[in-house]
Amino acid sequence: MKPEHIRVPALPPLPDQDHSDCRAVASVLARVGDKWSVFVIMMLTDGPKRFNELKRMINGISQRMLTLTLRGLERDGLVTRTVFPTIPPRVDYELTDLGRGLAAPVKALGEWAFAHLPEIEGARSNFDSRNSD
Amino acid sequence: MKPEHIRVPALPPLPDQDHSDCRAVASVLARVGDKWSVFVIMMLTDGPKRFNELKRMINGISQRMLTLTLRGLERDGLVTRTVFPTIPPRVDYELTDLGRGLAAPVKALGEWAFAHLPEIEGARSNFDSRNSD
DNA sequence: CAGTATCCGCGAGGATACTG
DNA sequence: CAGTATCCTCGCGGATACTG
Repeated sequence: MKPEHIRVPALPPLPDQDHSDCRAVASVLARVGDKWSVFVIMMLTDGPKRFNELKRMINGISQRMLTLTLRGLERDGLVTRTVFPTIPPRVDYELTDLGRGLAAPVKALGEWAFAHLPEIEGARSNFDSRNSD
Repeated sequence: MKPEHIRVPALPPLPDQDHSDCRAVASVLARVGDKWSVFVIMMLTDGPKRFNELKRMINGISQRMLTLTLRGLERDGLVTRTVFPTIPPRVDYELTDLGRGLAAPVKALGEWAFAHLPEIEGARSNFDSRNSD
């Protein structure tokens, strides 16, 4: 039996859906929309990185979560893991072609988000003040 | 004090991050990447829908989660909620311009996902069989 | 350095019952 | 019809300690 903390993050069970393309969307968003994957992907867009290098770049991530996130991305074929059998050990993580392909639409979404952040935050505080009674 | 189940889904606390645009990405992905938002947005791309209409279209969603999801989208200015004071009551939900704007990059991501689903699923089963010892 | 191994709290989200 | 009100479960994710 595989211990809990190394088991790759199972994608949440998706609802039975008529439109199977929506399931595909949700399946990818479930991976990419988790707490850390986007950060890792973005950090890897400019070349391969080592484990602790990523850990330092992504402020606040725990070892456990970085391992889990990387395993999940590796499982989906978005990231490769290469071990150099040196002492001390060295492990490089790098985006695959598939991963780089994914990074593009994710980046598009990110640019949309960045461009419309003022509107969204405005709507939020507006909504919150309207409902603060 | 506002009861728990109606309080709009608070976006998860994002890590302190150097690159503030990454926070923006993550902030939107946290909204759009939750379990149901994408389904709701997609269902609303072809015109306004009523509450139970959405509930029927989105197989498996609970009343509670539909309410919460819609409130979250409304809070972010992505969806409007219009109440018709009839008996029985009727409530329409519709994408705002902002929401339609978001739907575009989301759809792009979805199309990428759909196009590369075979590769991803292949990578998954490959990974799983390699690690099934 | 790059992980494993455990323990644990908290909150997302489901099930169910009730209401204007 | 369109929600509220509660209760409860499950698993994400943090903290900490240990290892090849």
